[in-house]
Amino acid sequence: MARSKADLLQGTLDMLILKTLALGKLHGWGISKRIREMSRDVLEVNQGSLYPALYRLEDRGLIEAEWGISPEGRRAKFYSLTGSGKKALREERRSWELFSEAVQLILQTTQ
Amino acid sequence: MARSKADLLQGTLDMLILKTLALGKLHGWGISKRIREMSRDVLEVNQGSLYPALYRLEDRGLIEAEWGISPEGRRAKFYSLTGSGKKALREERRSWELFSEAVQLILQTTQ
DNA sequence: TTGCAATACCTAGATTGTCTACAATAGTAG
DNA sequence: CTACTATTGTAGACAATCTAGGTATTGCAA
Repeated sequence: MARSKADLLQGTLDMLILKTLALGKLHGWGISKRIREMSRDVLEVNQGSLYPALYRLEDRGLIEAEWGISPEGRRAKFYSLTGSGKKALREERRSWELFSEAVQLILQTTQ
Repeated sequence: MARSKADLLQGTLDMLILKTLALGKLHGWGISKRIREMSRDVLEVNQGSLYPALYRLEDRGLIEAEWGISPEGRRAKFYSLTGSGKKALREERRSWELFSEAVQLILQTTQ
């Protein structure tokens, strides 16, 4: 993942994946494409981050996987949000907003 | 550092320190107090993160230190922004804004 | 029929920043 | 003389991301 060709901020990848899956069942490759598109090419997930993150989320019971066929006709593993995944997304989002507003507060301080 | 009692997002601490110093020369302890105040108690820097970050920034030539006396009359190491520190702050800020706007874009996507 | 690009999944190991949890010193207040 | 606050500092653990590789399948162009 890149922030302007630098690195992703730790902790946001999980939330972004959860959010992407909240829009619909999707496979790994598709998630990464979707994130790139939604962010207008600003955020780029790399596979070495993506797959470990997916397993992490699956282990924590936030998403679940099943094999299927992609729109391109290839075998692909489709992930979907579980109930606790939805809850986790709400929490991570709240805490992201809290955090980024706090940063914004600091950046706007003028004296 | 805490985001809602969880962890700080990697990469923002440097920017927050630089920004704090852009408001005036300050010592480590004071920087951490200032960040807490500016963020209205949302962000909490812990010392094990703060001092290594200060040395990192000093090594990179973004800040410089000199010993002095704190308002409380104790010996303290005062840091100030260098020229390249100011430049780095502008860049980090720009890239933070790019990044957080991209995240916001994704969070706001509804289909 | 060869070669290449795109789709799709996967993993080992390095890197690095943050956290936990200490330690140490110097004043100040009680 | 004790306790507390201010202040700096360090070692080691931890965890998420990145780099850099790998495999397999499909479609298409040369």
